[in-house]
Amino acid sequence: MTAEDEQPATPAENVQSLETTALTKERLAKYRAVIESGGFPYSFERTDTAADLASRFPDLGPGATTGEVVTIAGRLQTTREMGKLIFAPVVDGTGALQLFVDQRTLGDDKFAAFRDLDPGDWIGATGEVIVTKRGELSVRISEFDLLQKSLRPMPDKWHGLKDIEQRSRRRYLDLLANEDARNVAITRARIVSELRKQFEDRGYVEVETPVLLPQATGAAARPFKTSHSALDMDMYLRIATELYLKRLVVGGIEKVFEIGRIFRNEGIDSTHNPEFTMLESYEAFADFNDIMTLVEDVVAACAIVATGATGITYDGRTIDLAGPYRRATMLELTQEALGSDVDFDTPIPKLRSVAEEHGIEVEDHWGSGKLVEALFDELVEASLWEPTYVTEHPIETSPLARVHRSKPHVTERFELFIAGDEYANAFSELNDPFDQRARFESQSAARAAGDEEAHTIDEDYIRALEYGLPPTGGLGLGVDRLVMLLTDKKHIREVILFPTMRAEAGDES
RNA sequence: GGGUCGCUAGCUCAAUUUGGCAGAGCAACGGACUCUUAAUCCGUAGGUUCUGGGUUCAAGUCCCAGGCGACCCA
Repeated sequence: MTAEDEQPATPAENVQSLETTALTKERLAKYRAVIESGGFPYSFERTDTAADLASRFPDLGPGATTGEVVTIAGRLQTTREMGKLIFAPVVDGTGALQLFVDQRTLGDDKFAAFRDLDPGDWIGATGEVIVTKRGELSVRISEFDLLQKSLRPMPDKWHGLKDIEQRSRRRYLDLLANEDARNVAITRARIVSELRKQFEDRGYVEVETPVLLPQATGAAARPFKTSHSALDMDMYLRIATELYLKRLVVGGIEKVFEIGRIFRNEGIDSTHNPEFTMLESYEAFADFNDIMTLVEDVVAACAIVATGATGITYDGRTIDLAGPYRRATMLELTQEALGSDVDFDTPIPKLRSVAEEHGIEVEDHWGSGKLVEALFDELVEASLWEPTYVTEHPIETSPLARVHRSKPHVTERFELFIAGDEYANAFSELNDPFDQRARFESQSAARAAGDEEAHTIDEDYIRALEYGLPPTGGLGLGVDRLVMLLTDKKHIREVILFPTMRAEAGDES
């Protein structure tokens, strides 16, 4: 870390607040006593986890003893004291296990020391595996060590931590207090692992393309801008991995994918975080029909990993994620919703007035394709509950997709909608360098006309196409959205461990 | 950007309707209890009611401005 970007250090302030708060003063005193008498251990050897013991001793009756001595470690929860006997649950990474702490076994001094522990302390303990009279698997301890003191009080043991902002800012407390938060984190990991497995099993090669770029290309979005000091140049964080992955197909990696962090400089709401995770894949010799089959298989596999079945519940309603999914063109869905026969040949003034009738704020530079898509967004999108492939997007709004083999105006593209939200976007990739240049140029014109999100021209990408991109089917899949769907979460913040947040008051500068 | 709601003890929340001593549970502290499971029981302590103005004998409560957050809409 260099001097100029050094964060302000405030350890003194922290200690001060611990010293002045009644709830933490005593913990701090106990902490200092340990430091003065030799400090905390650097490591600890346990023989078993909570889950180990639960599976090793599944069927013991009340009052059973085993003669088996084990050592476990974890975070102490709130204890239940019964005079010369204490019941003390300890939580480790696998679950909870009860310590049976009785004065006769532990001895007077150690028993008194145990009573000095606080909820949240990390401890290690050794003793015999027993079952209490009430049938709870426990360890009757003969030794224990304080591994690290917890200086701050734990969240409410029953209500947990509810405030969504605190849960996001202090995710460690959310994870400590709320089992659901842990489950979501674990399920997310399983889903990502399954995605990787699905693509690897199909022969796709996983790669990493640059995050830091001289130019952000491959999607319609405003990028984050930064700068490189040594090169003395502006740089941008990527808004897609698309054009780099297709360069790799040009280079002969016929099946390629990346699960990567994407950055878009836009607002934050229940489905948007400025940094999010997208899976993009490209397969030579495939078209958008092949990708539809791929997506159905992959989504269904993830559903099984996350929930055990392809029939899931989201927001109180059921969804069947087993393929094949319904397919319908953007135009027919829009016509159906409108109850009229507008199409891409409808004169622009007419389309514009239809759009305005539906409350859409039309911009001057919009052509018929953008107008139809805006009507679709407004009238259809939110109503698509069951998985639906919306196909044949207009050329105007799909600058990287190949023109439909048999229809003018539209591309070989689809988006997957589930529960009213978009989950995937895919197309037969545009591989004609001349057409690609023309598309970039019309994007450039839109940008000049005021569309800040229009694509910029990537000259080197066109050069790559000139060397030859085979017919290719490509996919972008929103990983956060998929995790939300499969964990029944309505807010993207619930599935991202550390979502983007405003600097906390008093934390900035 | 607009609208609605919220901000009270470490945590979860009352008290706001109708202005009148700022409360409970958990956590903490002291005590009782050798089979608890949100243990129970007795006792103690804990507050810049988001901030700043205003009205009033009196403001957590009413008014104005601001901050932060949640939800809905654009």
